[in-house]
Amino acid sequence: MADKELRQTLNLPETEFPMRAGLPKREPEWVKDWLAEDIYGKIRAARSESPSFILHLGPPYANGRFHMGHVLSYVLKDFIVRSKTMQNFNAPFVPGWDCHGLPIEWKVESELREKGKSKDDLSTKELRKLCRDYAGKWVSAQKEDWQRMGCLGDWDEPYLTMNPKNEAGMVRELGRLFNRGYVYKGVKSIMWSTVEETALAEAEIEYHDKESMAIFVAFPVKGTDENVVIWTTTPWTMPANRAVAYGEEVEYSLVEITQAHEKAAANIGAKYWFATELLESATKYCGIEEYAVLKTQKGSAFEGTVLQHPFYDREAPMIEGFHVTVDGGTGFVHIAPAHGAEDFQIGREVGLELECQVLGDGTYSNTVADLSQTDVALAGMDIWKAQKRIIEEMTAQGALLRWYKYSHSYPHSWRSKAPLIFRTTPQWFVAMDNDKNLRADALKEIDNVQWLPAYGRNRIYSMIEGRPDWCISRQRKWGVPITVFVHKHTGEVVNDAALFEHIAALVEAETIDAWDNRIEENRMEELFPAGWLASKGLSLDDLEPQRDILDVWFDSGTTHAHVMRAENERKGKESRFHREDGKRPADVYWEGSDQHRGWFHSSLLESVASYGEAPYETVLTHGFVVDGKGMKMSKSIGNGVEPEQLLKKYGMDIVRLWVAGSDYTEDIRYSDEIMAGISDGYRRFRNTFRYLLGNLSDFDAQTDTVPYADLPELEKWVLARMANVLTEVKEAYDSYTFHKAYRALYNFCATDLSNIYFDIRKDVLYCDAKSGHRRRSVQTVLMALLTEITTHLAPMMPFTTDEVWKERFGEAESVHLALWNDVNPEWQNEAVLEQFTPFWALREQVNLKVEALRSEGDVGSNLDVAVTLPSSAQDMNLPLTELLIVSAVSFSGDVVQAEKASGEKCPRCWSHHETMHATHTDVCQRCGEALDGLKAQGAAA
RNA sequence: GGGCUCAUAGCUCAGUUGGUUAGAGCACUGUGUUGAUAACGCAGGGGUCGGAAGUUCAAGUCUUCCUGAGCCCA
Repeated sequence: MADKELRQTLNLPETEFPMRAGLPKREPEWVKDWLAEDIYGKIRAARSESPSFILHLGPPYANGRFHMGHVLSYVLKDFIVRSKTMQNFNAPFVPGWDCHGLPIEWKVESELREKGKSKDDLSTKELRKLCRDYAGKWVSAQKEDWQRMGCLGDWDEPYLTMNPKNEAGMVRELGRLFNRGYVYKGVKSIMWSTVEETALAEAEIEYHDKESMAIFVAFPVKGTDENVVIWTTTPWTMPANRAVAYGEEVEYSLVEITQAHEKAAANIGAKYWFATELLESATKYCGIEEYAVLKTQKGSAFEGTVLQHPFYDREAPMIEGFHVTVDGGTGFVHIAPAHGAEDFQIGREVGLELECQVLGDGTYSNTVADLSQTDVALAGMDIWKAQKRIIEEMTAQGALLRWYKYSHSYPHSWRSKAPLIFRTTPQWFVAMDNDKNLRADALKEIDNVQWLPAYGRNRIYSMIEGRPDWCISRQRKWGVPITVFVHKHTGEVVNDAALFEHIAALVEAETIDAWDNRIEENRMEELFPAGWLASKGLSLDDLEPQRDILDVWFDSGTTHAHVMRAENERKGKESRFHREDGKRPADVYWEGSDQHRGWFHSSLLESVASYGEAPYETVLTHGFVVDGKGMKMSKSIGNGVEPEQLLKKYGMDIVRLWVAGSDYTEDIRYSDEIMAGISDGYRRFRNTFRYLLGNLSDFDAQTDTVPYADLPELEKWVLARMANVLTEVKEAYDSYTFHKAYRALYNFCATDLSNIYFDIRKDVLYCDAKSGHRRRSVQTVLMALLTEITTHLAPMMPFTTDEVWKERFGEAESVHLALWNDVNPEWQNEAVLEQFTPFWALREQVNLKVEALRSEGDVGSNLDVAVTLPSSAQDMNLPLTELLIVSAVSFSGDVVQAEKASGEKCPRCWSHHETMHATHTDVCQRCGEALDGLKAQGAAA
């Protein structure tokens, strides 16, 4: 028989499964198919009776397309949802979006400005409509991005913080916090943007270098000829000066000027106080060239000293300042309680005037006095523009010793990039330390939560421990209103649970506009339940509705309370969830480690205040995507990547493998080099699948499966290995260490299968009779491998594994509806693993000998080799000829020897034989039998 | 400036409570095969564990300092 004909008699792999994946093109089609088939809905239906597992999502902000950070975060979440689902948990995933807040309002305003309009031209309702549409547009775009990533989720019923139902949930939570005694109205010096005209959250502040005007100012000491010198970088706060602080332990010196630079403002003979340590630097700045030290004293000696304001006719007491340092300046600190956090704190403690005379737009109010020497009216003037006038006034008054430009790190608005100021304003707060002891309760609750990695516990603990009261109010439009009334005369907050619920119901029906519309349209009485006002003895005219809105961290911090209904909800509690398949606390919250100060933090405070417990049982955190060198990705450096590029270049399954292979507890690196490695890894999996599919093309599991007891040793060995690997993989998934699962599966495919098992079994698969027992045994194992590897890889590689599944089981099937099998106890065979242990050492020695033979040019493949093994090798009781893939094995002596095989090479199976088949004389015995089998089959057909 | 965290072969990762010549896979080099072929087999080279000092009989593994990086805060 000619070689070509012989080749026809082999059982070569047959499959349509392409070697090249073509992921970028095909994945979008598969996404469409999954949506059309409603895979998510089918899973929900199938798991409706299963125990639930809730991963609750922290809502992304509905602005812009997804970036690499989103990809990392949502792929990881999908690993959990899918792996839990395949372990028969009911693990719904409800996508959500954070829709309110400044960034969107700002964007809408700037779009208005481009059209030549102003936000003042619009009613609250109209402005919000634009914001709502804007957010909605990005929700749609991001939903597409999300689906494209192959993530499982309830895309038809996501939660949006701007959904009326969720907005109502926030109002209800606000009501609970009010009624439980956590919320108070106070004043506070807080970071304020004069451009956006709002208080800013911590997260909304960025630090950049700013050039300020630094000044040295002399305050005359009342009743003496001495002066105390302060240094500040905010001349605009001088009109608000109410005191000067000294450091209790700091040593100060009084100096008399004996020589000064000709341009210096200081006069010969003038006397100034400076901190001793800063004497040299401060006098130099002020152009004081020589001086005499008259006396020194400790700061505490200034107690009771009264100073004269440098340009107003009022006094400024000297007080002790805990924050005074001698790092720079003069050692004396100018105190303007309306314009600084420490200033405010000190001012309140000693009873200074706290009133803020700077308006929200950054101009002085009309209560600010004029500058008398230079005759300038500050009222109505922009504070930044006024600085020069104030300096001129102080110069005229002889109080200014020096001014110069000074560059330093200064807070700016993250949106407008405008420099921020401290301003004392009325705000609403959640109290951390009042009689409700929120801080103590929250700290206690932290230890009832599992933090992964463990250091997350300390991280959030120290943040909760050190944070100030939570300022929940914002002076903006796009957000949930603080739906309370303040009594015009008593200043008391007027509300109760019934009133809150009444308003919440209105919001649920009409969105947050329900509040503002009624106020703006003079229908305020509708905000009250019938008879409510009368029952309290109040009239509408007594009440001032609040127009502030809630901090967006309050929105997302309450999602635990209104997104998913607890299945184990205690009776008697009001139903507050818009879904029926959730539970509370959630099993897992999982976001980037920045959320220790963000969402984990606000959710914890809100939940503890409202329900007395944390909203989550486990909090996982992941790192950030950085470049190949570990550096943050940034536009200016140009080291970033866009998800879109990756989808085009590699496809999502490869991006998902990149995530799977990385240890997310640290920052994870992205580079072309890394992706090249991942792509190779993907190909290894793909080829493994292709080999499995190809060699199973003629296998019918129903009829051809061989019982475990009848399998050869090698098959039992592979199954034992797989059982161990699968156990390891399940443990890895359960502990959220996905890269261990990935690695275990990958190494199994690369070493146990590709290097060993597949290589050895090619002979049987190709050359044995098609339905021979040995071949069916191998196929039985291949079938198990295909099933187990595919299902256990499915959470990581949903596209490719489904492609494999459909290739094997038909287009109507989906791996994502499958469950993970329990590890078959029959496969767990330690004895067979032990039986093979000595074989691996032997194999290595044989390979070395064969390799030496090969390098001499005598042989090519192992089948050209015959080996002599130590006699002891017989004890293994294994079919060594096939396991070593050689033509012959003999036993003698105690070392391994290899030589070119003698006998005739069978042209069908390429192994060498001394005797050939009796009738098919050109081929070996085994191949001849296979040919007979084919002939018989042909005759039967 | 402060808090938390990280730093092992070119890459991604392992390295229990400190204890023999620091591991894996990939990549690389050589080579074989051409019946998994833009695939597969075999063999080989390559780290002294970011740097320095210290504790110890012994340190990648403990301490301190330094350098670099990330997150958060000021």
